[in-house]
Amino acid sequence: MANEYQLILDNICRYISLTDEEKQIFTALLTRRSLKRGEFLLTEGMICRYSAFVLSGCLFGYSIDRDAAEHIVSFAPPDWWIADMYSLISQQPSTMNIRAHEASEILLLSRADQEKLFIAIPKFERFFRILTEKSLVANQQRLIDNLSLSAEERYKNFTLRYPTLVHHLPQKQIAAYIGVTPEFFSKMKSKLS
Amino acid sequence: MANEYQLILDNICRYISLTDEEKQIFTALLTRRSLKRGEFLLTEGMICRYSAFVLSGCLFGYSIDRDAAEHIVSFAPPDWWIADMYSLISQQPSTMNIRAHEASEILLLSRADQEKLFIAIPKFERFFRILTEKSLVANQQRLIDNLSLSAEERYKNFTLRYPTLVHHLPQKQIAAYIGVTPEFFSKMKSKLS
DNA sequence: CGTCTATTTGAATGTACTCAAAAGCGGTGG
DNA sequence: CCACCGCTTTTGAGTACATTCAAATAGACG
Repeated sequence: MANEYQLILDNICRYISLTDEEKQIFTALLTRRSLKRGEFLLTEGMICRYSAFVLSGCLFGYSIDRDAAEHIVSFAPPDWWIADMYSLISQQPSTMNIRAHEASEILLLSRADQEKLFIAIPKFERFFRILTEKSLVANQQRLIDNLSLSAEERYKNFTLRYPTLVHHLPQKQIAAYIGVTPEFFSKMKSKLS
Repeated sequence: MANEYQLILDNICRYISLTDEEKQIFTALLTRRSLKRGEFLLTEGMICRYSAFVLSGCLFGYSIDRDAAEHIVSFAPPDWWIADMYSLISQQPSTMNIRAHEASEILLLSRADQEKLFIAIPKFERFFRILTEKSLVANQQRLIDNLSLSAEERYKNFTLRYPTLVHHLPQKQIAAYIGVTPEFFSKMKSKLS
């Protein structure tokens, strides 16, 4: 098994076990792709046909509201999956954008191949069920945090959850994740020191 | 097949098809339970061992923050599933409460039986994957709405998404769902007419 | 090196919250 | 079936957290 698949296979084998043959069937479905800094994987209006797994770099998914403000739905550092789930499962035009924050290497699995995989190797259905359950839990917690915590506390949470990202991302994006304006974020940060 | 299972079987068969035998295996795992108005199905600190499917009445899941404010994570009218996903999948103490808003009839499926079902009839793994995917999408949209819409717009969204609930729920709970105080909600409503 | 974007800072504003008190309403028990 | 009690809703005044707009500064990339 080539090492370029090591990361994704380890990711999957945290929840299910695979034979070498199954690993081969799976990796044969993957397409590797490089993204330049700032390059889009998905733009609003496109139909999302792939789940992406990040090997290196960092992607993020965000939507733009009517006031042109960006709201970040998820960050995807290495070893994370990202997609616009709404568009992926409904095959309707996406309301999100997915973009590389820096030069990144990703593996793509098309929804069509994923569906085939579910039939061929039902364990993958299990894997993605578990993955989705975990996303849902994280998302619900984030929703509660947004409803009950102050911007300052949400920022502290963020630094705990994504310690690496804090130093690599522009402040603007952290602000867009925790749900404040860049101006307010700047003031908040200076007050904290 | 007894009609008391009609609703849940129809719910499931929207995404997978089942033979009569599979239906029987599944329904044999369900426990029926009645809840009185205001009764708790789950309280903070308990471990969530069941997914609940609502036959009649209405449940809701909510968490209480340090200022004793309630935040509603989900409503479950008839034909909906509800559980504390975090506690259910991690088997850690719950941070949520689940409660009946009015007298309700529910069917319970234990996590242990659910796991067995996934092995015995892999189609159920598919069903719950799809269900979880849909919850995730709804949750992400709600998060974005909370970040980008005013309280007034979130309320309008709510009335469109849950037209029935609007008239059956106390305002306090709608306020706790859209993320405003009951006082502000009241002022907002009077301003809208 | 120059340009473009991100960050900082300040002043004015607004949306939503807190606290308090009165009014309304519904469920429960007598 | 009515009356009471407790909870929900309303209303008002004062406040706070976060936004908007504007302008200056700093930083990053080509």
